[in-house]
Amino acid sequence: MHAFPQPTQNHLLADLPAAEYARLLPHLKLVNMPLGEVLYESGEQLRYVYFPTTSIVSLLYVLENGASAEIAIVGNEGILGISLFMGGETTPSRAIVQSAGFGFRLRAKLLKDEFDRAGPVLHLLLRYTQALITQMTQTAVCNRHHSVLQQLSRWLLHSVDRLSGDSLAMTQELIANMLGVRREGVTEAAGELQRAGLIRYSRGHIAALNRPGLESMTCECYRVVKLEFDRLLESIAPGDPKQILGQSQP
Amino acid sequence: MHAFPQPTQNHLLADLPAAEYARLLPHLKLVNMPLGEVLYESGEQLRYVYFPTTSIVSLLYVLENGASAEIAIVGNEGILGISLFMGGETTPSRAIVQSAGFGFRLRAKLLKDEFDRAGPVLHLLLRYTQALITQMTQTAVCNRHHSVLQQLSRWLLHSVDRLSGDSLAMTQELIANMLGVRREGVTEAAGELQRAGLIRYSRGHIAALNRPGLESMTCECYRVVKLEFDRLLESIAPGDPKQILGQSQP
DNA sequence: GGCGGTCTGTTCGTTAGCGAACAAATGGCG
DNA sequence: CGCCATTTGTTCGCTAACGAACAGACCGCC
Repeated sequence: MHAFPQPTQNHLLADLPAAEYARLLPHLKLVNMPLGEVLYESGEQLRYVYFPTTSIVSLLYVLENGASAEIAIVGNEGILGISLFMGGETTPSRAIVQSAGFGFRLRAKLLKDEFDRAGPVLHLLLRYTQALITQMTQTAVCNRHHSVLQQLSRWLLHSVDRLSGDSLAMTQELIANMLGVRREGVTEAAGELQRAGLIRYSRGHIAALNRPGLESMTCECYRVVKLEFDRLLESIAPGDPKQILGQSQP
Repeated sequence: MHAFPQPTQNHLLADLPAAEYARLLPHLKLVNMPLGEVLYESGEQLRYVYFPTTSIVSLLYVLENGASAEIAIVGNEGILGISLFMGGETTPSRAIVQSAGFGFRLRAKLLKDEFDRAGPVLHLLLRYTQALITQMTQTAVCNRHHSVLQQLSRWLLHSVDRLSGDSLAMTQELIANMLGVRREGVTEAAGELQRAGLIRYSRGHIAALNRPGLESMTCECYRVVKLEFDRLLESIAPGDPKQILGQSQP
């Protein structure tokens, strides 16, 4: 079903100009990313950056009492380790593999050097970072104002957008950890979505059956984030056919 | 009580190397920032960036139904308009003056040019942006897990940190808008803080009487954000006595 | 000095989500 | 094939926050 993993399955890498891609390619190492693997721990120095291709990674803040809250989702549209080029070297959050798959990693120093050339790589990474910021802020908004059902729908859509298929392997317990809600709350919401025929799941496997239907259940937050990714990273919007919005206006 | 406003009251400007500061100084225009003024509207092209000195500005997301949620607070430690140099030109949020005061503004193009020199200004702005990201993500966490009382305490501390004094002019109604909660919830929480002797307020004026006490009421979120600002922007930590790490020590 | 509008305080019923406890189903593995 | 750990379903009381409605307090202004 899946072709052998290629770096260009990651949309940021695919969007690099040829020269930059050629420079980085020899140093990109294919890595397997099993479910639950922790790529970065809060406060830890980054040694590598990661470009997921068929995996999804969550940025998670873990509270002192052990509870957690997801801050953002990173998949084949993005990169893990932005604090490297932002200058902070680390962040107070954890990066944990949410859906097993492959990715490519690159030594931190190499990315930093490329960034410091202040060329197209810098601008691409900063545009991605701004899109990520929108995802984060919309998470804050959603946490404040929307129901578990809406948040679950949003989360599912964002997740499947960042994969090739329409299904992913996650227990309700894990989803609850991501959203920072109770497992029972997820069970209830997921049951409702299933009864409505929008999803199907069993023992750790969830499939989105009806995306438009899911979109109608979710809040504006999903749309805002999706539009912002599309706008900022046009050709590399996850799951979207390439639409060129370039220099010319209608 | 207040000296005539100086650009160096803004900690980012104060932290610029002499050459860069000298280049920008002639173009910095002192502006009055009255309560409620909207600096940027969601989706709007930025014409200026702003460096607050004695004002505080909130980044607010306004929902389709009119409700709102604060995403971050920017004061004398920061800059408004990061999407300019991040490359997106705009964001889906609104910037609104939360506490009246002064600031300096700069034409967007000039900042962009300075940023594109890829020198110290770029690195300083990116470090600030990372600190801002932490503020945003911690807002998401706090919205998910903490009580109105804790959030109000956190909000007050962050606000007074970004001003010179210990008091600010805000009605409970406005604070409720910022936090995205009911006004009654703020009244109740504020009453509790006042009975505990930690704050004093009346008709739109709030004073923090006991910061350590407030810190003990709030959640880890306040501390995480403050530490991250200190770490990333050492000498320009808001509210801290200025410590010169540069040319000369006391 | 009193009037009116703004701001704060309080109440009451309602609701979403929590925490705990337990039951049922399912699938992998011996 | 059957057992058992994992996953999902359901229940019950509880609490924080909501929404609406209204009362009181305070300030500025005429």
